[in-house]
Amino acid sequence: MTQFSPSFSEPPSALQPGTFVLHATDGSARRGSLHTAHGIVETPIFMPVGTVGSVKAIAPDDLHALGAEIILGNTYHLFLRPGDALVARRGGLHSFAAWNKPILTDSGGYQAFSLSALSKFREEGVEFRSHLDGSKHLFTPEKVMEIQRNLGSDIMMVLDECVAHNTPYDYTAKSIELTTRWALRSRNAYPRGAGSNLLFAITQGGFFSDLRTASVEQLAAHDFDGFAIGGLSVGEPKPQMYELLAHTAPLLPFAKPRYLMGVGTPLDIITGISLGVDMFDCVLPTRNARNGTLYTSTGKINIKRKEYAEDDTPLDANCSCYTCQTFSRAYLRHLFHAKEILSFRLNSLHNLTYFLALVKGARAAISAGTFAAYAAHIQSLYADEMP
RNA sequence: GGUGGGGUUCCCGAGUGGCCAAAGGGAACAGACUGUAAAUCUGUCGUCGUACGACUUCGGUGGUUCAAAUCCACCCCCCACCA
Repeated sequence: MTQFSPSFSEPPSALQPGTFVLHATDGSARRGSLHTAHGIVETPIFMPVGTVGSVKAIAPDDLHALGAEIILGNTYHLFLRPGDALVARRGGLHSFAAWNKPILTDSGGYQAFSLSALSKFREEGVEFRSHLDGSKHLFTPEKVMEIQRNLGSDIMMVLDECVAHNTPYDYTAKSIELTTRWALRSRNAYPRGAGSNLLFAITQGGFFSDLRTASVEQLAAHDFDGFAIGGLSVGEPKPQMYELLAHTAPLLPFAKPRYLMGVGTPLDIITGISLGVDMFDCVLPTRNARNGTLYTSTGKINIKRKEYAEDDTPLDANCSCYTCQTFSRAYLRHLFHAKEILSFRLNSLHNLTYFLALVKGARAAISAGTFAAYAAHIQSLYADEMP
């Protein structure tokens, strides 16, 4: 563990938005604080995903109770419905959604990828058809900055091109150049000092380590508030993902927050933290909650299973969430099978609690210099997922 | 008592001579899910076998036929309407 000087590690309660304070390191793992206009994000952090301005099945009071520090919103989805201008007229997404803590907005680059049948990349931007009504739209890097500012995002992401895992070298090589040009256009459209919103660049490079390096080198030279690793966990084998992550994470600027986009499982998050990643987001805890997969201190379980039909024990005896403090596995299984809405809420509440406790534990371990032991423990719970 | 309709694999329900172990849906059982087009999707779902396959099944019994869930006879049960 490396302890930084007190004057550096104990800042005043509110520093300039964008300030990232590193408190400690333990191996490559880092313990930090990212200052934003809506509060401080303690890292490493997991960010629940609230694509359309809502963390599915979970209200802000629950999020506060869970200890969520920052959530995601999505540019593409909120632009199409209800529209960023409408949100702006309501004072921005914080006011509209009654969430007063930080919000990170994704740029829509991922939607262009996942809805690729409806989208087309060109130099100017990405043209796509709405999945809602088929209407045609053009997202330029500049347009995406404008939308995110209208939303009042604390952390804006640049528009990027995310490539699929089987994308050939030549295409990927051209793609990172485009992503870099777009990132610089984004920075130009929103120069530092123009507002309190932070701006993160997204590194790409597909599944070629030299292109990953090149992408980082192209972007790291520029003035962004943080750097993300994009385009991982898009269907590639896990060993390949870990290999690229291990290659890329150390290349990112040391003094800036590092964000691994869209990742991941508890094992992925612990692996990312051990490699020096500070921020994570993933739909897994909420989506899996709705589909019956729940994470516990002894591993993950599928609450649908018959073996829980008469199991009167709590979902996780070591969990302090409302769900675990109040209900039995038998009841949770019943709610799932009965397709009760409450099932979504209780399961989501629990899984988010688990993911947030996971990173909270990591923060404490890094500060205490015991991260390796912590990581080993988590890895033992998910040994079957180890590459 | 009369007339008409009907009884299909756990449930609903299609099937009216061979391409039928029998569509489809549900339930059940299992699995997947990674910057959320996900309250979604996939698999299994008569028995035995990994499989090729074998065997048992469509209210009951008997019959016609090379072949019957499907045709015929009788019987049992259900529903509707009329007396």
